[in-house]
Amino acid sequence: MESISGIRPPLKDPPPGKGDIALPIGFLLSRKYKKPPEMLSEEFAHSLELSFVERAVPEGGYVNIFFDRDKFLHLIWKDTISSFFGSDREGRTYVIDYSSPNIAKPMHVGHLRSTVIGESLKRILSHLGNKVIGLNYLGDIGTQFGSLLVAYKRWVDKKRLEEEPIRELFRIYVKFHEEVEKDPSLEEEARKELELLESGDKERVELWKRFKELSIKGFERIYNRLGVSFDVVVGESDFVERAKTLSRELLERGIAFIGEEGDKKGAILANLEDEGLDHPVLLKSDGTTIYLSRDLASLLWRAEQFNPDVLLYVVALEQNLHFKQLFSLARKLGIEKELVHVSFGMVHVEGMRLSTRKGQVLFLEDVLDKAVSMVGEEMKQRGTFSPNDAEKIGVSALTFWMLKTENNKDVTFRWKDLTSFGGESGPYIQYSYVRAKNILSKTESSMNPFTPTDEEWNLIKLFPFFEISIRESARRYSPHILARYLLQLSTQFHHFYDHNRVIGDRREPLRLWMVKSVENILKIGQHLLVMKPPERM
RNA sequence: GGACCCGUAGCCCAGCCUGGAUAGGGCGUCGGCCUUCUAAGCCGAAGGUCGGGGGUUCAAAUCCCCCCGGGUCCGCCA
Repeated sequence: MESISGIRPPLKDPPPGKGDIALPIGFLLSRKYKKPPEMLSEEFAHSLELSFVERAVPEGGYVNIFFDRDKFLHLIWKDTISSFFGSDREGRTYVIDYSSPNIAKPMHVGHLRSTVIGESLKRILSHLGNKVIGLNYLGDIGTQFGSLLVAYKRWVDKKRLEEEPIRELFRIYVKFHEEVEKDPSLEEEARKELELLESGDKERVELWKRFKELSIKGFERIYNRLGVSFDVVVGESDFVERAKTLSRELLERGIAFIGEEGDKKGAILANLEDEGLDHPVLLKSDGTTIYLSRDLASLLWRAEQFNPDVLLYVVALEQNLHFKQLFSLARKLGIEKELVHVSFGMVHVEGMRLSTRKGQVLFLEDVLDKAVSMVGEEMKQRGTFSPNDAEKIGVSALTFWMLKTENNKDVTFRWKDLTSFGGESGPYIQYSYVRAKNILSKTESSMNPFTPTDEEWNLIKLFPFFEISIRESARRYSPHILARYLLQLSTQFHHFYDHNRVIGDRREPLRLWMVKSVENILKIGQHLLVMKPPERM
């Protein structure tokens, strides 16, 4: 279309009976050539010659395209049942920073969003033929360790720490904040502990390392259940030294300055006023680093280490300003990579005011367990129960729920939504997948093309949009586009399934190919959305 | 004071980037469909001033400006 008209028209759904694809191309061309849209769409329709287009009918500013169903079928016949369907060879290198939890704090439903969006983007970009490095950047530095050291000495239950490390660390963390209310001197004690830790006190460093190990162990448990894995795991603490030298370098190059009067006296501040980004602190007046300088050091390291074309940060929208400042500094240092903050909105929990300090969190593990057990109940009633499939369906229900909404929108977690497995849900997609699989398991017949009927065609013509939605998800760094496509395909398949017989029908050879295509698309699609295809349900 | 995000049916959301034909789904409500490949499904009905007002355009949910509502950030925390 582009080569004929010189522009790239959007693909629209025409009204029923008016073809397969509608192009508002007359309107678009009329802007350029200042002629009436009707005339231009007529010209375009006549000049359009593509093997799989049967006819192109101009109508007003539109051109309605009718496909030649046989040729179209021939064109896609092999692709849609290939495990490479929707893939490409883009060949760029990406580093994606995602999940990135804080050590010694539990993962709750909020952290899940970064984890799932990041993992999904990693899979999508890989499928498109890119080299993708998934990076988990642990928050292993900060004031919480002072409080934690105090809390550890006073209240830790060592047995529970072994069994449930994250929960126990969290329990004493919350305990600290309760006790501090009664005894403010604990705050001072925590500050001293932190100082000792940072000055390299052996006992405290050992404990810190242990907290870190235990936390990672706890996180791994969840990552394993979700099927999430990282290529690189680093901590903020790895970039402290470089952050210091970097801050001084910025100072020498005139990008930063030393605070003189006022409350920031003696600190090294970046000068970003030319971009309206204020002058954030790089190095505190006591010479210690801060997240911005560490993030900058880490960014430079990523650029050197992996030489990527694009650096992605899947981090909450609230940190928008931070990333503007970070990217601006990177540019001033001559980094010319594409830098993208893939932001996402907050996750609220119905009926809960989330506060880590007060212990008000919804543990990810509890959410997963509950979803899995709800699924199990349903399966038992149907007589299809297996622990494996219940786990897959429950976990996928959660990941799909996270991905079906556009990144930037806030979402509210409701048990009701997650445990009603109908409608726009993971199980809805998986159910159509299982139905397709089930048909395929019952026959050995071969696949052969027939000219599709309208009913068949309505499903078939959705197949190529799989590729398009994967590309769109990648372009916009938002998996929801693919999620919506899978819902649409599932709906159409359920409809087809309920109205047409496959096995034993005289059109079985074509229909088997359709079912196989649906099964294949849904299998790849589930993988790209961090879902796990079940066997039965 | 400055900046960012969101506002589409009772509730949740897609469509906005890239303007085009009567604005699409899901939940919930009401009514139908299991002697045939799994009813976590399917079919139908009711439900909309696209937050408001200007502007640009042959054409605005979509682009621009102003306003209103909700959320967030602007710390020697991350």
